[in-house]
Amino acid sequence: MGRGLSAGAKAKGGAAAPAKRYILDRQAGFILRQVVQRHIAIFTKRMLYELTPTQFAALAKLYEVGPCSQNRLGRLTAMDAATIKGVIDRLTKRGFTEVRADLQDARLLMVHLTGRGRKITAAAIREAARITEETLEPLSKAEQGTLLRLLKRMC
Amino acid sequence: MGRGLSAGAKAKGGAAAPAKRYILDRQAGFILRQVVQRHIAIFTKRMLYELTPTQFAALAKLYEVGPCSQNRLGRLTAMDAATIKGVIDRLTKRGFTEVRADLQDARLLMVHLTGRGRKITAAAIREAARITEETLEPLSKAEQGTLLRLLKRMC
DNA sequence: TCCCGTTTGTTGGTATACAAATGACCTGGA
DNA sequence: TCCAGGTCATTTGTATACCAACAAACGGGA
Repeated sequence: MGRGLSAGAKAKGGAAAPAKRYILDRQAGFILRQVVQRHIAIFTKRMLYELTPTQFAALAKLYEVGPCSQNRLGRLTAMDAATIKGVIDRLTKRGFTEVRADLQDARLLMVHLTGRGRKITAAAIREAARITEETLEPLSKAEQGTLLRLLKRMC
Repeated sequence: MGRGLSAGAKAKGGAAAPAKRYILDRQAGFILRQVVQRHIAIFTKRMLYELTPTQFAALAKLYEVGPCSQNRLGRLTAMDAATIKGVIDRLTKRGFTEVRADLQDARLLMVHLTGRGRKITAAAIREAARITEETLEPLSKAEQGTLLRLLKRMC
């Protein structure tokens, strides 16, 4: 049994379905995963205050929309309830966010930026813009536009 | 303090740098993360044998290149040593892979597909091709080509 | 032959990610 | 008013992902 014998290898019959060879490195999902890995590596290397991409997303969105319930913030940043909870717990422990109960709806946990949180987020956003640039650097400006437009349609 | 006051909001001074507003939902990294999320959701829903994307990547690559040391397999599938170890441990526990020592080099842990592993991988690969299709479905064939070409350059 | 830098695999720790189960709470309709 | 269905937050469990530290083994050069 030949090692690495893959689909389409036995061409003896001739009449059977050709069954194109499956090459992992050409699959959209696999390539996407690697592009994200590279982006995260760039992000981790350059971002201030040791913020992770998800932590930064939560801060940036809070900065953008103001105080917000924890679950809603999760929806706005594409994290499920369990994930956003961990993120906010860590940000709160570091003093960047604060949580308090909502008076109208006792279910809600409202998340706020602290003064320090607002300040570091403003700086982080400036750095994030440069990180986006470095991520897209291999492409021309026109290609960057094309890529973002196509990706947007795949969300 | 106005909630959600973001960069560029205070236009009173007039002379200061305009500082374009940072919108999370337009950032490459954030969009990429969501596209990957959608792909993984499609993958999880459709893939056979409850294989995760990473488990499938390891199997498909083994199928493609034949027996392989654990670390090298990790490199071929874009996982670091710690990650690939966990993946192979789980695949071995399920009887899809087998590991054995290399006689020439005592450091190497050679990973093999089992007979059952080879069989289920062949089926999984057929499904994976359809999963790639569904992932790219929002785009035309030409756009799919463009997207993959641009992404490839960003790895 | 011995030593030193490298590679390989393992472990521990932290941080996403998501499914599923749970309890508290809200709201619309009978 | 009361209740059924929904939302919100939490917890548990599993699976990536990566860093740092480590021991064993390899290989080339002194």
